[in-house]
Amino acid sequence: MKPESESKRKLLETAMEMIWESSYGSVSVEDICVRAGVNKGSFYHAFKSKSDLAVAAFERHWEHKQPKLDKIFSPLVPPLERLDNYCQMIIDDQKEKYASFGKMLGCPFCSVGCELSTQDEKIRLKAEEMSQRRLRYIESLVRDLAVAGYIEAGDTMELAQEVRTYITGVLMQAKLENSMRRVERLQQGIMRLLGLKQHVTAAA
Amino acid sequence: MKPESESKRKLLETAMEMIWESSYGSVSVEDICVRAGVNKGSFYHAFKSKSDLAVAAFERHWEHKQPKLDKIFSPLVPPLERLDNYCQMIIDDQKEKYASFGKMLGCPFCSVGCELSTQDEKIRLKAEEMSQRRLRYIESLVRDLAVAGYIEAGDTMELAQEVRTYITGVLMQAKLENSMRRVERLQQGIMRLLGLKQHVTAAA
DNA sequence: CTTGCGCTATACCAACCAGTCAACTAAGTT
DNA sequence: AACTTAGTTGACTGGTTGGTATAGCGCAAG
Repeated sequence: MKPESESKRKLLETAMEMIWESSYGSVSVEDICVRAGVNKGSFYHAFKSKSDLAVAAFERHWEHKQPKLDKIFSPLVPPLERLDNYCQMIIDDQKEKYASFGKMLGCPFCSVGCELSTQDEKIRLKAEEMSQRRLRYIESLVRDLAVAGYIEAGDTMELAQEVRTYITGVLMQAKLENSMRRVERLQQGIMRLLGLKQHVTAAA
Repeated sequence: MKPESESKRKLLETAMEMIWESSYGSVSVEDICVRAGVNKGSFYHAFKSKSDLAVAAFERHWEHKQPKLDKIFSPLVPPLERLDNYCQMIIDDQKEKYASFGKMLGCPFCSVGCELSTQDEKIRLKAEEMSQRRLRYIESLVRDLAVAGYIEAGDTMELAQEVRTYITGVLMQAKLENSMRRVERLQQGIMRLLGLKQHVTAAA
């Protein structure tokens, strides 16, 4: 396997960051190249088009996140704790972005997906795929919560989708309000949706 | 009061439609003018900037929707019925757009707000305002549901925000998946969030 | 040494962009 | 008739866009 070139790596990272911070439409290929310290020629050697870069950047960003998710949703962790940790991860991520950019950025897949879903089918599909992957984790969590008797064992698949939808809404709303408030109450909302009584988490 | 010029009216309608169908960034002032049958000069006579037009179009769109909302959320209507009718309105609206554009468009305020919230503060504020207005209706509904004993009378304001957030998420997810599925289960999710038992609505 | 190849560098393109401008029309108002 | 105001027109500007063309680079295999 050839080790992906440094330029390509830098372009992927820079692109994700810039598009996340503003939007796909308002960031030009030129902008990305300048910030990444790469020439335009190299850009079009590495990627067919701007749209292609976005898709690749999505994948890259996911690959970066996956290990953390695998750890949080490990079957070894009790399901209530998984929920705690997952919500905390989202809070931490958003806080970090808020600290470094001075504004709420929300979920990059949803933001960009929403911006382009009606115009660029490849990007829409990739965003949908990312959303699906997140759903898999939530499904396993909800299923285990049901098995452990914390929630009613109705249609757990449907319930998981509702939880994902709610999370999407929270991140969206947070971006719109440019405030952490909604994100901070994420867990509370999820628990209400799940029909879980508010519980006090033992100190870690 | 001077009766707003025909050009201005046409521009507002056309802009809303085009931006909703694709996105703010991918629709040019020229595009809007051509489709509206208005000259560029007239555009800049009527609006200071593209961003200004977007804000005005938001307001216009709201004004168009408000009478329907007032009717649905009328205190004369029993609260459970209000919820039914509101969900049905959302379904109908989305279905209509899907029929005429061949794709799911979601909520225009949220979509555009999300696209531009990190770049154009005036647009973000307007989108937030629209979201707030929707919240007012939901608050009154949730309050009345609590008074009528359908739900626990905890923090109804917080609960209303969660419902709004969930709706935002549903419309977002529907756009991303380009499917009506999530929208069709909107009511079910809201009821779960509210802690309401699934109820059978009497035929209208 | 030299051939080939992945990558870089830069000049270039036609299309497009938001916004400007000065000249113009039409309809009051005094 | 003289003046004001509201709206219209379309050419124009200066800059940007995504994408291309092509020449050159360094390096590894033959």
